Amino acid sequence: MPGAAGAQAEGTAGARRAQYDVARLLAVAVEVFIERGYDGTSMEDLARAAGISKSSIYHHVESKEQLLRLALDRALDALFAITEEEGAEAPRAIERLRYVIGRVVEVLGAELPYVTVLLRVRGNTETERWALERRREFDRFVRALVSEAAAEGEVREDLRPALVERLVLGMINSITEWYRPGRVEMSELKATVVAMTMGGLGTADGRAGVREEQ
Amino acid sequence: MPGAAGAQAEGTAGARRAQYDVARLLAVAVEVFIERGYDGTSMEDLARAAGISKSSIYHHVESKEQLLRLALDRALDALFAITEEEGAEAPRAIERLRYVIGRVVEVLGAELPYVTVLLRVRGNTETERWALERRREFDRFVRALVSEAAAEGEVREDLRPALVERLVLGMINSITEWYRPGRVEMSELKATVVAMTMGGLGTADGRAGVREEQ
DNA sequence: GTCTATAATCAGATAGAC
DNA sequence: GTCTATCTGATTATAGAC
Repeated sequence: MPGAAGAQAEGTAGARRAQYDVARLLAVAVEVFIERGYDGTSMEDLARAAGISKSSIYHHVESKEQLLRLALDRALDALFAITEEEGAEAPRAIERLRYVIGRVVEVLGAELPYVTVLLRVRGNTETERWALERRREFDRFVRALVSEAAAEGEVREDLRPALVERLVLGMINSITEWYRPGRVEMSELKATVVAMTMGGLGTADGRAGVREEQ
Repeated sequence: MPGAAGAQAEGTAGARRAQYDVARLLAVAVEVFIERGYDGTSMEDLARAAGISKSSIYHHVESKEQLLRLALDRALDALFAITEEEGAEAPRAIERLRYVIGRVVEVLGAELPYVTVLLRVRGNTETERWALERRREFDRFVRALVSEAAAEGEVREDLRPALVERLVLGMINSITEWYRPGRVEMSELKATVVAMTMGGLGTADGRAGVREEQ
């Protein structure tokens, strides 16, 4: 690449390529992390995907790990924001749970690449362990909702709340494995997840705490 | 071939260290792959975990990738075996689906480390892409069951079979993220997954195609 | 079946010019 | 803001002795 890539003469109204800032670089990096795995991604891979040199990346971020940290932050902030929303304050726990389940699906779709990276973190580094701990905190928030709903008699009593929480979030999280915006409507996906988690896939309906919304 | 890994460590009463064969080495390797990720695992890591030197590993296997291939083979063989079992031949599709869902949970528990490695494969190498393709074949088998059950009127008609298949398998697969034998009874886990996927977590029951087993 | 030593390559990161 | 060139250390794999 003899110089051509870096030839950003600006000021003109021509089709000049946008230069990188951290956010743009992060967006590219996250796609590569997803495709090749974080450990399987070399700085050379990132440079190639971004169309700049390795050392240019170091102009924007301190390390590969910082890119990971930025991605995890964004995903976790989006998830925790749900806990502050109005719908998470409904009077009945089963309604709060239904709301949160639907919103987690939506956030997952809206922040797909960042959440995908979050869900693949295994705890190799300090950064990853910190992200895992914040994730567990969110899991506990959902588990509390299930427990409260159970205490209010809205959950089959042969189902342990901790298991229900893990399986429901597991179902939702698995969406990152295949969902691509446009191929499935988010509204249908959300409705299906809510229907399956709240009412199962059986043909009968009219279950306690279940309104057919959307 | 369950338990084949523990074939050593008997015979003489002496405290001699069991030497390695491929199966034992694979069992160790798979644990490290899970802990650190396949790409994040160096041959040095494997050697340390196995308590032998790097070059001794090369005595047993040709490469790190071969260890991965052996792990993936074992997991996939266990899953496909389900499709040949009697229960997968029940007259009604909803019953076959219920049987397969329960069995996949059980196989996942019985072959936990190998299935865990399988589910984390991303397609970086030819070996991984081959494993992904076999996995998709199994997914299609489950999807066909859902479609048949829908055709027999046993699935809520507002739920698309392809989405149901993905979400159900996603829920089951997520179990590898937290399940450890002994901490939760497999029978309870299986019953919970079957109950949630077939009937949801609502308090009402008596849904079509649902018997309360276990 | 295991070891030490080492080859060959590739990784993350830095220096300094333009 | 980007580049080329390079450092340093880690990684996969091999050679050959015991």
